[in-house]
Amino acid sequence: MDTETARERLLDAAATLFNERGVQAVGMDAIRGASGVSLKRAYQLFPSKTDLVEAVLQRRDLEVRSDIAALTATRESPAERVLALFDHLHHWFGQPDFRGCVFINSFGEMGGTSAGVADIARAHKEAVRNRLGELVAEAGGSSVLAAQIAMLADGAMVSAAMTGSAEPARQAKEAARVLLRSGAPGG
Amino acid sequence: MDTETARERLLDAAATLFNERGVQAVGMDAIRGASGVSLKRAYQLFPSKTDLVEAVLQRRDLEVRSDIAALTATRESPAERVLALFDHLHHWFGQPDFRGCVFINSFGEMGGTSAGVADIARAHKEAVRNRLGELVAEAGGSSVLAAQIAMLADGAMVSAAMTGSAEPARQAKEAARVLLRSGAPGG
DNA sequence: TTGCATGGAGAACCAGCGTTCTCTAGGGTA
DNA sequence: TACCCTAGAGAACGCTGGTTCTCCATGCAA
Repeated sequence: MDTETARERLLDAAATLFNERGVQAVGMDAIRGASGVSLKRAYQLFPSKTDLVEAVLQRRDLEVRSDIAALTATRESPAERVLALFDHLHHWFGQPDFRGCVFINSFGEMGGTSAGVADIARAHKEAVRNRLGELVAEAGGSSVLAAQIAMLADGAMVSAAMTGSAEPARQAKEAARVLLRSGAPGG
Repeated sequence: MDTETARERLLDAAATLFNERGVQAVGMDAIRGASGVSLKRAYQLFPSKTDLVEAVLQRRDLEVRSDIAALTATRESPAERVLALFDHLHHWFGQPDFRGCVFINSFGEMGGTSAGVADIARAHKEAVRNRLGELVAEAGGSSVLAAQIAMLADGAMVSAAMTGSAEPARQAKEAARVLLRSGAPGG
């Protein structure tokens, strides 16, 4: 197995297990079992579990941002581009393994003890909020409106994770539509 | 030290430490140190750490619900009663030890491995949403509107915890006001 | 074939945790 | 004073986790 493959398998296995059980409840041995990569190799690629955790979060950050880029590329009006994010959330919430946002979850679990995790989670939410700010601005809305819509999205993730339903995405989308209409004259 | 005092001290110490560091990162020994209650006594009152964790969450559930009751008793119009919740959030977010909602945090940490924690967190959010539903109904709004406002509140908690700012409460309040105006003709 | 580098399986090591046990001190009672 | 009950301090126990080490199999070079 080549280095890049081992790396990917470790990140995939760790991401899946962290999503299911949280970070601290997952041992390196479980990651070895799920990935098929030996502990020796794993520690060559990621010198500590902390490095692996942070790499999982960094990779997920890139994935989410690229999903947003792909999504918004296909819509015509600025407001539609913003609202399309909630369609994406709806699809995500419907996945059988959906258990919430890994940044919200790991910040809640380790934000108080791990500055690295806290920083990555904070930076991710900020990056998403900034991108949303651009989209909202194109629709004629302010950065406060973008922050409000971001809160709707985060709240929908929490609610969907807890209830096991995808419905919060639809409700949040309608709320975002109202806010856009009210706060973004051009939308 | 009498039994009730020991119980309160344990719950206080555990709640503080869980808030700071998460649940799993806090050992029973740290709770003993912070509470001044010996391990022997602690295990007489709470037969396992799981029982203590659940008791902390249950107590916090009652506290939040009674805060909501107290808050809403002092406002006149139904819409003001709903919006007052966000003033309360703003005050809470400004506390130096604020680190987010313990139900969101512990659900993220242990929702996948502890059915007890998941159930309590879910029940708490549902109870708050139901109470909010009554308030919103008095303002002429639907239960969907209540769910949307609840998502704003949860999103504000997440955002405030991550950024360390109380501002999300104000922004969420303004968004809730817009939604109420738009969806609750009488508000 | 011999020597050597690589890498995997799994044991080993050390620390931390939940839980229980031991030992001792104190205080009330006969 | 002698006895007994309670309760606390802290050690002990068993387990798990992160990390490292040992041992062995494999494959390649000379």
